[in-house]
Amino acid sequence: MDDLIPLNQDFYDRPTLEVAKDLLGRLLVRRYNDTILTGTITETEAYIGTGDTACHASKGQTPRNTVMFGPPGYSYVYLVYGMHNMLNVVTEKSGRPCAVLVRSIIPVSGTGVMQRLRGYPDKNLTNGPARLCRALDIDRRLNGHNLTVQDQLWMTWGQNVAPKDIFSGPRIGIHYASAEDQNAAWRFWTA
DNA sequence: TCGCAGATATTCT
DNA sequence: GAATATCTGCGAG
Repeated sequence: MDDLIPLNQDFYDRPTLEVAKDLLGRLLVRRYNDTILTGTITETEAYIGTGDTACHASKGQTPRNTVMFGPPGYSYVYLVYGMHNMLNVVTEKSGRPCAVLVRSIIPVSGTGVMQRLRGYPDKNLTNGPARLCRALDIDRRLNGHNLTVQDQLWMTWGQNVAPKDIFSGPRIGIHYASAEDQNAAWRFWTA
């Protein structure tokens, strides 16, 4: 585990769109009991501040989204549709409620444990924001977790992705947002 | 392929 | 008290 050095706070303390793109290819690391589960991040979405009507913080600070208003490098985990956990990482300085949603990863190690947690063989194991949370046993207990230390959950360097391999498009599942925000190409993925 | 039910924390009125 | 949600799995066609 010595080579799984966490990305430091400076990584997250940058413009959200920049962090969203830079997270592609990074390794998501989860300590599950004595097992280390890892996966390469392949898809992210940026949620940027109170001016973004798709962002939970657009209506101001609430108990749920408080962690987004805090310092960068922390996790924002919440429940939607009564059953699905979502994993986000907080970006930018305190007072700026920005985050990057991790939508999809490719399993690297601990695949067997992920399959057991998912309850399915290996089809669509971690290619969806709620699916990867279930495969990695991520729920609201990890809300506000410090991602810059080797504790329960963190990110490490992984590999760089060439700019030509990064694609972008509109975000998913935000029909409640303004038309302008729905069209913003703030989702990023790599093949 | 497509449409919808599902289960509940959180927010709004 | 009512409405809504950064989705997924399943069953019908």
